[in-house]
Amino acid sequence: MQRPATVPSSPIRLSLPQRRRQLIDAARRVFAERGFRGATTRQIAAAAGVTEALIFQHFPDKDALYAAILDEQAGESQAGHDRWLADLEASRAASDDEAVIRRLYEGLITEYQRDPDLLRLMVFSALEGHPLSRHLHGKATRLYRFLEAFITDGQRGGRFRQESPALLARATLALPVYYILQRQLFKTPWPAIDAGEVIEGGVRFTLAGLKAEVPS
Amino acid sequence: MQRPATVPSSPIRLSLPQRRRQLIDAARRVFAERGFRGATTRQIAAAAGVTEALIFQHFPDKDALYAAILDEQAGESQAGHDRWLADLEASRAASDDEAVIRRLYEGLITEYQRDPDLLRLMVFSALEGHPLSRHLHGKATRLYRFLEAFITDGQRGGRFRQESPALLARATLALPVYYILQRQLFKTPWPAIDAGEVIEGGVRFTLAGLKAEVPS
DNA sequence: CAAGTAAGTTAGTAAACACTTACTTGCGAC
DNA sequence: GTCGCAAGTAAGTGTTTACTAACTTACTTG
Repeated sequence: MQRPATVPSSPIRLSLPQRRRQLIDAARRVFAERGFRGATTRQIAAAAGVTEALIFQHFPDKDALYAAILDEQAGESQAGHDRWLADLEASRAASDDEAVIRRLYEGLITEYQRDPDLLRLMVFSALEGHPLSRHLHGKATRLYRFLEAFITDGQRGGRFRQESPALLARATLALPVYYILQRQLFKTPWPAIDAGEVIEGGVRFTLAGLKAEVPS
Repeated sequence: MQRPATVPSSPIRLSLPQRRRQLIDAARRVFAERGFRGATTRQIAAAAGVTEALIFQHFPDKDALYAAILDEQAGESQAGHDRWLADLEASRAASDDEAVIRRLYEGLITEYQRDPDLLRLMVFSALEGHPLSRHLHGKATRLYRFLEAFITDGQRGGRFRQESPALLARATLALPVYYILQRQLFKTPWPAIDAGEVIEGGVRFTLAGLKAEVPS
């Protein structure tokens, strides 16, 4: 006796908020992998283990699903970002230059390493002109303001070289951003240099680049 | 008396190589703007001012059109890249550290500023997993090999700090790459810092980061 | 100037796309 | 238990996609 050909295996039923959360998570992965245009509602449904129609019972259209991801991102990460900036501000108030740079690097690198989809989501968003990149833009602006104040401070105290603070701020941010991009976007497999090493060596490099030459 | 409703205005006829070149140019712009998946053959045809069908008389399919762009890119830019690396090698042979870094920065920034589509093409390629990014990868590998040799040199000569050459090479490349990305991808409109300034200030910053502290 | 051919177009095709309608099924309240 | 409803699906809709087949027009060569 054979088992019946069709084992309908009744679908898993979730409560509205549970399913919504699951759909957002699945969509986030697929959007990160293929971009907004490249991701199809069929793929998202498959990733969530449901049929396409269910997506449209939770979200009016594909744009709304993307917007929901954006909202979660904005709300959820804002708190962490604020705490991070406060932390940096504290190290600056204590005039601990090395701590400022180290926490800056640690914060950036660990955030993007904890959430591997984040960078792809951001870069796709920038390329496709979707508003998620505006969110990144807002965070970057606040970070720049902090860094320029930090550098101007150091210059007034005679610890940092006289050079455009805008430039030095960029130079300071460049290394961790470049490391993340290379690691997660371009996936260059080679000279395997791990995050801790980049942070330690990067801090030394950056401080040397910022420091004023001691008068002899 | 009205003019006839249909003014067929016979289509412009080009020779095969001319049309092929024009199609590649149009496709390059559209692929850079929307990515491979995002660009439609209709848009490319419109950008070239022809009908879709003509595209498929020159290229068997959309992938072949993309591959043609890749080939042109590889062949065309390889010569310039070789000359650039030879130039860097000459400055290194002359033990002119500052010239090495300056030419490195000038070369990178001017290449991507002369061809604004290049970066978007590369980044889309990396995100979508198309082989154009492998080409970038090859160029980057050669550049890294040069930079690590350059840095090891400086370390043996006592001019550069004792630190992992792989790390210092990354730190050196980070600033110009970051500048280009910020400028062309994320389009941050603000502190308008022009290329010349980044090169000048960046060279000073990077040299300071590389230099060994003079023993007192 | 006719004939052959290269360059382009028109008008399709099937598949994939975002999204809809109408139906089925499981679960909690009484 | 059964009734009401929320959760889910099956089977579509029209549109857009990459790509094709068959036709038309202009240039060239004898």
